[in-house]
Amino acid sequence: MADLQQRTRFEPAEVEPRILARWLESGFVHPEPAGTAGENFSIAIPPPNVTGALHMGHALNCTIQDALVRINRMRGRRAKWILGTDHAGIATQRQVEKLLESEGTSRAEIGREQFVQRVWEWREKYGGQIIEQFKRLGATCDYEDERFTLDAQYVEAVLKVFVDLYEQGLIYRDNYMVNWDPGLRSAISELEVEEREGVVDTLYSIAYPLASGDGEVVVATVRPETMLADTAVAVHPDDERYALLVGQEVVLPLVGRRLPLIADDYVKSDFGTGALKITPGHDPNDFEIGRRHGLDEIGVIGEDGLMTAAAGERYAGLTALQARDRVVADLEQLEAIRGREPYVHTVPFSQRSGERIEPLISLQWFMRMDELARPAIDAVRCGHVQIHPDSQSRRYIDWLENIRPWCISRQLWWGHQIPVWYRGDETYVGATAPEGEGWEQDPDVLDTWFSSALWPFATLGWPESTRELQAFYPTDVLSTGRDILFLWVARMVMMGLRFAEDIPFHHVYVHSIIQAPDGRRMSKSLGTGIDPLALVEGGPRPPVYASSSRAPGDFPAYGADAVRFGLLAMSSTQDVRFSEEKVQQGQALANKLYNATRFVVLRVGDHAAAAPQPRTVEDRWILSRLQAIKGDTQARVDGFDFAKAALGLYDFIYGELCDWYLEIVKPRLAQDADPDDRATLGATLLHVLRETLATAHPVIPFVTEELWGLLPGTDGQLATSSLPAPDSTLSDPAAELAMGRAIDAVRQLRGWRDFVGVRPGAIVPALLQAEGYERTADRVGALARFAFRPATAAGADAGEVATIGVPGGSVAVLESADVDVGAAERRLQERRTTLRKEIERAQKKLCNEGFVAKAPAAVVEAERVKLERLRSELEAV
RNA sequence: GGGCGCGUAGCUCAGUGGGAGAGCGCUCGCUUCACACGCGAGAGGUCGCAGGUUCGAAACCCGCCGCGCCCA
Repeated sequence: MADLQQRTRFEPAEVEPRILARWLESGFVHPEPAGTAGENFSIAIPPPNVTGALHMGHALNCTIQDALVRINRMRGRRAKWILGTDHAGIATQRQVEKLLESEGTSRAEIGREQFVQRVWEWREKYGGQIIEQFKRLGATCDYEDERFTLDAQYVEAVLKVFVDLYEQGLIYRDNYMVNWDPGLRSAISELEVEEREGVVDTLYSIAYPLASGDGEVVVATVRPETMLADTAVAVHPDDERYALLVGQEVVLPLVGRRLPLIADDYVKSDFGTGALKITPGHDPNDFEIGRRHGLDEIGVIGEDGLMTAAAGERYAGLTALQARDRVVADLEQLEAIRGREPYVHTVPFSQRSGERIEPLISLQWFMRMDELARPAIDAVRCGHVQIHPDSQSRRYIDWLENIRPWCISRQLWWGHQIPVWYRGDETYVGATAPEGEGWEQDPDVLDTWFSSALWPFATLGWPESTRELQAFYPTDVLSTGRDILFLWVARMVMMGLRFAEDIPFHHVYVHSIIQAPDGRRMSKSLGTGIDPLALVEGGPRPPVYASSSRAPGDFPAYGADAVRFGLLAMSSTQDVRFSEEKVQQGQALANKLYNATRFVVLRVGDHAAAAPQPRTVEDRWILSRLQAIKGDTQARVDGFDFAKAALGLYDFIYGELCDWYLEIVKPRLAQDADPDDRATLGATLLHVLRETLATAHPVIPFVTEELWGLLPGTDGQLATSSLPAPDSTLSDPAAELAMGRAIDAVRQLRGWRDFVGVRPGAIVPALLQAEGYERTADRVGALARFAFRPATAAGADAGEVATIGVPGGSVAVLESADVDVGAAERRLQERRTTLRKEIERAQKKLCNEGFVAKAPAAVVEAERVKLERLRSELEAV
């Protein structure tokens, strides 16, 4: 932006890459590990999947974290934004499997060692592009110190935690019900399970004869094939229909096994016949019931999705679906089917493979969580870890109070292989392989969340006692979406307390989820997602983002500042819909700031030094308002109220600074104006602008950095400059009062002009007959284009053609060619009507005994003052 | 089934006891010498519905309707 004179628009596409390069070159993103975590500021980024591409959630979270990091860096704290990526077991493995498929080979064919090698190669080539995208948003992560959850040092931390927890008895191997993904042939975590609503199945009613031969019990199921694994029938303990039967046995058709009839609260009496077949081997709820009642757990569906030998010769080897058909047919033969009806319900599917989850029991590694959960609950209860908004604390605590063992093994090849070796009946657990021949390592890897749980301290070098750990742990803030509060945040608290001997962060900020304009989630497959960089640099606008004013097509290149501003302005404590208008507002703000700076720089000249040197009421006013916006913005960012921070800056810059202050002082900058005043005004303008840029920097870093460089007398980068604190000696309530009144008066006068149809350029002669304008009358006149004549004793009233009410009195309009007297009269009538109505209202209120007696005195007094004001205005007009 | 949240201007959202707000959109006016990504002025709302508490409710309480999310 060399030619300030000519360029009237801020051009982010030209400016932002240049500024970014300068930031990265200067190296401030990497703080030296010195001092204590209490003095320093740190945030650990939620590590994006190494396969990841930037989505709106990343962009929002990036902006939030960057605003926090920047504001604290400007406070002079060593600010470290811990950066890295997650190896993301399943997602990454799938990517490479797909690649192999396209090459006509497969994971099984090339073998484990080769495969893992290929994943590393893939990661080298494609991994971490998301980090480049973070840069484009202006995120000042510590790019010089990037971590990966499979770095050697990180692996060491993971293995140590596993071994320690094993030795402490918290990690164990057990047969347990897992979410089995038949497509991946692995257990998957709850996070990767998607509940699909509206799945239509057939609900079969099947008769199980009583062993006594005396009747039957009818049960309902959508999965008849699982009956082969039934080990009980359950009813509700209060269900009178079955009260006498509990304790008896039924005979399982096709199999002949005798099943006890048990009573359990879980059963809903009003569903079907009130009797529930219990299949502990293939249903999570039945599994729980089974464990409560000590039932056998039979598995008839194998990990390959085929029926096992336990299903019996007739069914073994069939797929579950084939088995279902055969079971139904066989039951029909027995005349055991009592009914079938369509049944709509919710069914778990794997997000990864898209296949229906097959709940089954398998031998897995588990982690006992109750002992770890207790201190993590206390940390939040006592406020050591504060969750914002606070409503999320309860979700966190509820979840931890009802926590279950965590299945930490995954049947994958990409990840931290479980550090357990087997030889015959022997088991060895240790960070390195045992001595001796014939040991074989457990083939499974750990759930990705196991390693993520160590993120805030493993990235800083734990288990070594490093300088980094000293300087940056615990971190200050963790910012994340609600969806991983349990899967990640809670686990980090547990692991941090257990292993790093302190909470991992003081504050957790749970940010909004940004939805598509139609309220659906943003998703590639739905066509509702947008690439944040398409907003920054221009790119496709999907159809759902079109509106009456916006055709589908391409987004203009709004720039990173606009996107950051827009995202923060949109954000809230709840989910919000994406609004392009807010991004546009950010763009407008950047442009406004640019032009305001241009104006000041071109008028003030290079020699001026920035300093607050107020001479007039408007100078005192803007300095006073500046103190307010500095304080408000800092408090809002610190309080995680990012929307108010962003919009507050907009209001100050657009409204108070540009619309009012710059407009008012324009005449004082004219060529023929008083040079002394010009000089002090220049100093004040520069001061206000500098502090405004610094205050806005954490939200819109690029434009503020660029403009900082254009201001005379600045040296160094804004990003590493100090944040200006509010100066109470510059707060001036009297100036705010006077200017507030003046602004209201200008609005009244402009509204009147418009209504009466005064020619836009015309200067209206008038008398200002109002109090409180001693210091502002000429400003009001200039902005509203009124020429206030001194009130002469005689002859003045003669020419009065209209009266306009303003705070503190009125303006008497004198006769002139530009004023349509008839319109003015209509305007006056309108105003009188409004005033009478309002007076009536106020009177009524004050006559209300209840109000006068019970409302706070200040409120009553305010009402009286208001009534007085209205009356005097009515009198004046 | 349990829990949490939401319903305010055409759209996206602020406002959480004392005269309904912002941005965008819309209408009218303005080549006002920083900015037409601009300036100025307007129109537009029975604050989901029905009760209650209160001198006073968009806000607090109860119920209903609609929408969303989480857990089961």
